[in-house]
Amino acid sequence: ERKRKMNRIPEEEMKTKTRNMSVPMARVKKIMRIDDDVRKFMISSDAPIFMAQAAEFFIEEMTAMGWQYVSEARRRILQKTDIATAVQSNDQFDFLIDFLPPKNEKDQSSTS
Amino acid sequence: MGGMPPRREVQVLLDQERFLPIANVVRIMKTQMDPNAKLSKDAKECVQECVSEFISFIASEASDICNQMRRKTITADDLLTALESTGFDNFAEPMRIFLQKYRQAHKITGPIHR
Amino acid sequence: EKQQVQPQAPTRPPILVNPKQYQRIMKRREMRQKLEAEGRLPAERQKYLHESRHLHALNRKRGIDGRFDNSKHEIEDSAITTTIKKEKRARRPRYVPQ
DNA sequence: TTCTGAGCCAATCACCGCACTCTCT
DNA sequence: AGAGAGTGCGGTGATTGGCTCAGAA
Repeated sequence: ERKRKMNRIPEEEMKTKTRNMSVPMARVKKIMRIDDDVRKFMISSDAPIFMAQAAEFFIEEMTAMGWQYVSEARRRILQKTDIATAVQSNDQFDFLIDFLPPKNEKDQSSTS
Repeated sequence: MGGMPPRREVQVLLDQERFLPIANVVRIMKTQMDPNAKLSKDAKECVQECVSEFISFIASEASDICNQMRRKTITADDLLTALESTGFDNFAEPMRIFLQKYRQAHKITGPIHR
Repeated sequence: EKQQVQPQAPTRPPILVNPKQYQRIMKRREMRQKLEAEGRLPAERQKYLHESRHLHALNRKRGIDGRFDNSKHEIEDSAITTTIKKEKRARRPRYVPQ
């Protein structure tokens, strides 16, 4: 799905991708450099472009997953709880564990 | 008068340094929603914070990869590898295509100014 | 298979996370704690980002409905004209659910 | 039903992209 | 040589709040 979306991008548009990015690369690079481990390295010029695109996908993914709960409940407003539910439903988002309220849905079964 | 003004708290990170612009985040979010639907402030800010952590998370992983390879510069390939090794396999595939197209467009022809 | 992560609040039980992310999660946590110790992480969000833009918003001309004004600039005429303008702007038809 | 809180508008100015120099390998 | 950090200069879109009613509760 996303793969198709990428293949549709014409080459002409790719040359000007830098200015057409939906999130500013300069900001992406700044955020990367907050981490001291990252700051120890140089950052190649294609890294911010890559990261900006990945961040856009990430936002799309989170939102789309959250939206399904809004849709199911026939609500009109996407809320933080919908994002939190989406995050809990997919272990790709486990790294956000400290950024969302522990959504207490029923019981958390524990297995070792 | 004396000494230098005792260091201001100019060292604390401002929101505009650690987050992407909220308007950009919202614009992307709305592409995945019904056009007439609304977005709570909480949800906007939550996603804004999460995407910043995503960037730091992947970049941190990439820096480790780079360190192991004894290289000094974090490249897009390192970020791609970082995506794969942290379980974002579904991102990795389209991002590889993106990278390939980007590089090809920049190699074959010179800069196209406007 | 899944790795146990101690939550930041020590009173909650451990959480099982994606093992591919476990090490990175812990390292990022360490990084953030370091930033916090240096006092570089703000506790709360700012009310607004820039003072100048805040003031600009407050000083801008607004319609009766609170929106930023749509009309072109109006001359400050004290003698002849009372405020003829500033009528309630026609609202765009809102989405009406079924 | 009650009443919180999100969309709506567009002018300023902080910041983004780009060109350039300098350093390093 | 080539590749990235640092700097400065335009050009520009993100930032921004009061009022109203959509819609969460």
